[in-house]
Amino acid sequence: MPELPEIETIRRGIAPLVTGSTVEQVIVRDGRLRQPVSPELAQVLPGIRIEAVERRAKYLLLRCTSGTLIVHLGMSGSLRVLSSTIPPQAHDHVDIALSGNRTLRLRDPRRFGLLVWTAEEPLRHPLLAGLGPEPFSSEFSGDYLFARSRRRSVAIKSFLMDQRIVVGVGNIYASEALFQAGIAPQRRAGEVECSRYHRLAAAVGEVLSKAIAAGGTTLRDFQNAEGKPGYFALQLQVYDRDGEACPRCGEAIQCEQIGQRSSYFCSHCQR
DNA sequence: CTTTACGCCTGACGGC
DNA sequence: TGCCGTCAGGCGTAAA
Repeated sequence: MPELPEIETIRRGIAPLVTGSTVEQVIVRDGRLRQPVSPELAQVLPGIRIEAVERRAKYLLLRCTSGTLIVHLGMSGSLRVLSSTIPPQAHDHVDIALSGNRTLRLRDPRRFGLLVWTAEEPLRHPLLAGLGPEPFSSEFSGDYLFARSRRRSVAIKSFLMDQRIVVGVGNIYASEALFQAGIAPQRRAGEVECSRYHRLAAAVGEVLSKAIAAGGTTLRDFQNAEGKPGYFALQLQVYDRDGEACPRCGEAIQCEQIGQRSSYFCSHCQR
């Protein structure tokens, strides 16, 4: 489900509620996620204090006194902070009970997410070590994209969604950024000129910023830390708008599979 | 090395 | 009313 704006929305929602809290108990109802949840979590976490909630790519990092809890929400995961008395529902796989009668609850129907404890520096963890730059970092730019894309024959949309190139851009925001930049998603990455990569880098930043400001995109089931939806779906220009009029030129928006993912674009405005 | 296809898993939806 | 195929905000792996 979640791309960078949704993860950042969750981070901002839970950070003030859990920072400084102490873990009292961990309940793993179903540890069968993308990687099995280690049973040692229930032994290690109680008594530990959550110092900060950070985000790297689409991962949340709960930095604690003696290590870090790495959380990924896959396609369908959500994290909420609830009163400890609220009973769990279907797919509420893990509860982290905190001081102050609050519970951090992980729900993930499809179980593509993961929850990993590491005592080492999480940014060097194998899950995170190979990730590309953050889209809001100074390392990310049109020049950077241009350089990385030379001799690459992949579709530019797949290139943009490659987390080793730049992190945080998933299927929704890739379509949106390419529309805003006026680039056809099936164009080979290595054949796109430098000036167009400058437009693309700017579009990525703008689309992600606006989506964060709107609290993320809720198409089906995204919910923030309070269980509420995000409102960026109202501002989506092309995603999930197959057959609707392009907001720029009025021609019908098209949908094609690119790299096994549905890709929305205007073939008149995007070249 | 790069590129592509598929599987992981559950639920919702549309067609018959 | 089922039942069956398809699809869904991600990612790791295998094969070519």
